[in-house]
Amino acid sequence: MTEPSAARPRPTMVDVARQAGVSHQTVSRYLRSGGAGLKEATRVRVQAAITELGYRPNLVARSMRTRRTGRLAILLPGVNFPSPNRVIAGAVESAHAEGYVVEVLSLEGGPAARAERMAELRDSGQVEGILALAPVAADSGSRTGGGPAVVVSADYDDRMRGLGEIADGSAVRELVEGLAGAGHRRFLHVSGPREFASARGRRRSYLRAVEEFGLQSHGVAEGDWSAASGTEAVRSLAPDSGVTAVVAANDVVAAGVVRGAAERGWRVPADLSVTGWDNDPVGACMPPSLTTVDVDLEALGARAMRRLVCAVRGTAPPPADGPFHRVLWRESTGPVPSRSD
Amino acid sequence: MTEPSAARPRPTMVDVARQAGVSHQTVSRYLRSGGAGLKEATRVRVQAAITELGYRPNLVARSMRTRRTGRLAILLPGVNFPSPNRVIAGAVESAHAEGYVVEVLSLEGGPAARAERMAELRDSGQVEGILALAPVAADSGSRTGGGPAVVVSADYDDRMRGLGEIADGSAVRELVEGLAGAGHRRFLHVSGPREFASARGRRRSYLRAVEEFGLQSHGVAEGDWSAASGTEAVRSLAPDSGVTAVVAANDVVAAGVVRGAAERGWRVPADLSVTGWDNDPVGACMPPSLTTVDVDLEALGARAMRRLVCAVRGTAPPPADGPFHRVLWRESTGPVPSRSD
DNA sequence: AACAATAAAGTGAACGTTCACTTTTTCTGT
DNA sequence: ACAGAAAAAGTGAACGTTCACTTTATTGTT
Repeated sequence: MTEPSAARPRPTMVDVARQAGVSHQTVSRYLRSGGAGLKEATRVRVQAAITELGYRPNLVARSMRTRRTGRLAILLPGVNFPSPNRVIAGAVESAHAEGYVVEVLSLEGGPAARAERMAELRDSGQVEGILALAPVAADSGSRTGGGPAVVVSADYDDRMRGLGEIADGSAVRELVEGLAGAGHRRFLHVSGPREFASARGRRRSYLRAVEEFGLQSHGVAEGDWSAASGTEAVRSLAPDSGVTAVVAANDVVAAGVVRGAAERGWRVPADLSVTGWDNDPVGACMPPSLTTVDVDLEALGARAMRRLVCAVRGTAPPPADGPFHRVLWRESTGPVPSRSD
Repeated sequence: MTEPSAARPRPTMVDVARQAGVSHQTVSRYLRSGGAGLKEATRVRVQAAITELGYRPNLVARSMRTRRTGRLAILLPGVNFPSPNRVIAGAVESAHAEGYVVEVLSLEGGPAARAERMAELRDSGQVEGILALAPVAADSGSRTGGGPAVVVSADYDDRMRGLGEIADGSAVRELVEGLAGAGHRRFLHVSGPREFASARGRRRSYLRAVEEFGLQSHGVAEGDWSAASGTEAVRSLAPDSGVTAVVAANDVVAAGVVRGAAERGWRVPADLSVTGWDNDPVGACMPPSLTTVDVDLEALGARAMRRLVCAVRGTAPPPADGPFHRVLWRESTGPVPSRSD
């Protein structure tokens, strides 16, 4: 028991050493290797002194000396963009599993400002690696001259590297193929905002698939990830458009499409097939349950983080894995309606 | 232009000082105050040296000396619990607005292990404040002897302090009141898992409201946040139960309830009214759109973080604000069906 | 029992910054 | 032109750890 003095400064390694009757370096050794190479008696004395004083090492001082912080950073775009929470969750968990702590920060301002902020972080000595989920011009793909490693994996940037899979829209091809197999010939795509690479990826895959399978596209309705944009797209469909299948940018938009169809008296899927994206839990059981694409965003984030950890440690990058996309056929899609008009 | 030597060490303040022909302290002053109190000529020389050498301060060394890191931590429960992403997003944004960087880490293991980990973090000197979204026994509510400030705000712990609002279920009372006003007399609640304080809060509010308004509860069906649990609750309802309104723990469960009702040939809301929680975007436009409670989780997170920042700075805590809950009446609720049985 | 070999512990410096002082320079008023 | 004050810049130590060496204690061998 030590007296609880008002603002007693935290004990340092030297205090512990004095208490234990050893040198500070012995304490350091004890902390570092857990007592290997120390005589049993010494080990006990040091441990006793540590518990007695309630000592805990100052990690900032350690970092200063070792230049290792055990800390990685995730760079996010500014507040205007919705953060890919599930990706972050997967990345954070993966980093923890490797013994790293993760720091989350967002990059505000224009390209120049963000580049500057990134450089500051990089040279601050505070992090060993950076996972950029925001678009930054990483002058150096991985590590440059001993600085921290950087892995860029922006969702909505054209210059994607590393983890473009977040924006991979190739599963749309599978959706279109399946619908074509069910007899559909004329399609509509309700897209997401152009500034999102994921939205662009899905749009591109849609257009390619339509062409590849020799189908017709009634066009692409510009959406904004909202249900309203899906509803509006159906509302503005000409009665004789001939569209029997709608590929929506995500489940929310798809739900809007279903609502728009109901407004016009079209049944889903009897009159119109609708697909979404994201495997939203509500979409999974609403009437009709939405055909969708399940994306394992946590796995994507975890893999990006594993890559970063490998880059930091200088080991070989992990082997490619996946796939992370899975098409789930449900009630909102069905065979093409028999021609009645 | 300096020659790009292979692994040239990062320049330090002393290097800059030498280059500018001043003392290191002058450089420090320049960096700290932006040049106030320096002669114009000196300022220019220092700035020139900095850009010439590409110098950037080592923040770890600075932290070591100043004991300030500009860094706050958010403590999350382990991977088994879904992270309250929106709360984190709000908290992170709020911290950034105050000039802090946020570090996210999860607390694994049993109570003892997490308490230990928390103590380590607290004494590591790496953070100035800790926002605990995981249950930890914070021996000291705020700051103790100059250590970092701590704000505990666990969602699923009984010993909630500070930010219990995340688990505030009082809006359920408003739901029940509204349904009672529409003539409903016999209710069912499909709850969330008991280990979540939010689930317990809603259950408690439900039971209280039923009693307060002199209504009948057919009981509480134990759910697990899943749609399946909602569907199952309806399936196992006796034909003569008399239940006309179901208060589900969240929108996913509510969607399951709607599905279960459809299975039994009950229309929503004509035969059964259903309420959810969370204002899920898909639930907002599925047929029928779900009556729900919108919770501004970002605002809750932001407020918790503001409290922490105030505690760190030793200023007065922000005034209470809110409310953060809003009932949204939509298509899934309606008047009680006229007795036909 | 004496010597070498090895294990255990100690010593002082260094990491890059800021703090607390001291010294030098510049300005002001008569 | 000079004393005094104020502004500008400099000096050395300190933050708490680990690194690179050196010294002391312990063990094994013949």
